[in-house]
Amino acid sequence: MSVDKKEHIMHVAMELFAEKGFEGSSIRDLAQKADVNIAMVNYYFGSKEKLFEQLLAEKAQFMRTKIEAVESNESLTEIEKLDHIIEGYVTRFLTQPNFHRVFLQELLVNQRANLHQQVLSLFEKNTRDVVSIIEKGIKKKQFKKVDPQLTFISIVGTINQVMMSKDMCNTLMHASANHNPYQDPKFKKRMIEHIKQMVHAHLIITTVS
Amino acid sequence: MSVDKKEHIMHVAMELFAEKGFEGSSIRDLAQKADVNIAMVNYYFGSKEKLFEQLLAEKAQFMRTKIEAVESNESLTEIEKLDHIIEGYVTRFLTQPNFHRVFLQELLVNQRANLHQQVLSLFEKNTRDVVSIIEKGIKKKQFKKVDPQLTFISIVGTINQVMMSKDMCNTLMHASANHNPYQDPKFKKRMIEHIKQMVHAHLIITTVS
DNA sequence: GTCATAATTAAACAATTGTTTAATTTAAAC
DNA sequence: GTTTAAATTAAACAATTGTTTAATTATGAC
Repeated sequence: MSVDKKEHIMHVAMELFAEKGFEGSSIRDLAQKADVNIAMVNYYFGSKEKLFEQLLAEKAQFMRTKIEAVESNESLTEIEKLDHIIEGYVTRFLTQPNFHRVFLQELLVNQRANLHQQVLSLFEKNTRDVVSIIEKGIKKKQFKKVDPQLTFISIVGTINQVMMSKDMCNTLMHASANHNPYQDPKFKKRMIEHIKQMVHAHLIITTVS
Repeated sequence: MSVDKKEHIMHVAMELFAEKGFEGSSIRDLAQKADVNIAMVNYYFGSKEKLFEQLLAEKAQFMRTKIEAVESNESLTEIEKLDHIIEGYVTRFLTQPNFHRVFLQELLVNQRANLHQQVLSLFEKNTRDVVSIIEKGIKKKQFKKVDPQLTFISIVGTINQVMMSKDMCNTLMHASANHNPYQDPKFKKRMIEHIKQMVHAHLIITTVS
């Protein structure tokens, strides 16, 4: 029963932090929304900040696994790898929108130095992996001589931009305000197709016959 | 002297908010950093939130002017318009990094409903303008049948991604930690060239001879 | 120089913050 | 049923928050 309650608090906290930010959310808000006593957060997690750290740490590793699996798969071509990564990214981001909003907040705000650094290093790992794939493609003369780092920035930047605001996505989709774009398979498909199409055009050398 | 002091407070506030966020910055922090009395903020601006509103409102309109000028210039082709907009965006963002970080925070955090809406509507205006240019290009059969909305998202998403963290940019540039990438003309050039190249490849129809 | 207004200050204010305490309830073990 | 530890609670805690006040200083007009 206790582990359930702990995870319930973490779940509600993620929702609250994603909407109001860490500093913008009080423990009393959280306790009320989760329907638990104010003291339970400190009882289970020690402090508000430790709850936050645990929240990020638990979900962060989750994002790394996929990209590593794709990277090490030798049977794929470079562009196939990128396609897999794009699909994996969009899928993960859309299934964990709250986590990613919190992640972006921590990237954007330099308040808790250690967490900010953690977020940065996770981002850098992903950058290195994707960049090395693109560089390999360039070396094999399959890709144009693009800017590998900024190409990665464009891929995640596109996704992050839509993660920033649900309302923004709905305007984009011409959907009503109460619609949840992150759970809409059409939106997901649209995202993947756009990014793939753009990255392909950006990277692949068009052989003139 | 008073208008100087007022602007001095606003300038320091922008720096502080950009780094620590609005909720993460206290008036006492601000007063100390700006070397003014704690009461001066409320004396000049009425409240912490009104200071924030004024801060955003003053800079927000500034971003709109350029894009409107480009839009209305009939002598430019669609791709030339986009190139101008890309250059204008990158230039503005890099010269006002603190404002844009604050802007992104407000887009990301839904705490002050009115400001969040303001930021959204400004974003939507820019979206519409750029989208209409892309659609015109498609109609003229100069552009591929891309996703106009997501193409805009990719342009601003790329820029916003690098605005998120100075440290991230320095890793990207292989620069030292104390380097300021936003004032580095090489970084600006690199950004503009990458986005232009990507958008061109994404949009322009390659005529096979 | 006098006066009136603006600017500035230190102190106090009330509210909210994260956290802790001490008491009580619940649960499981024996 | 008793006991022991875990879970839960309401209340209090100290610190910090944004804001206001009341007094003082500076400034400019006449």
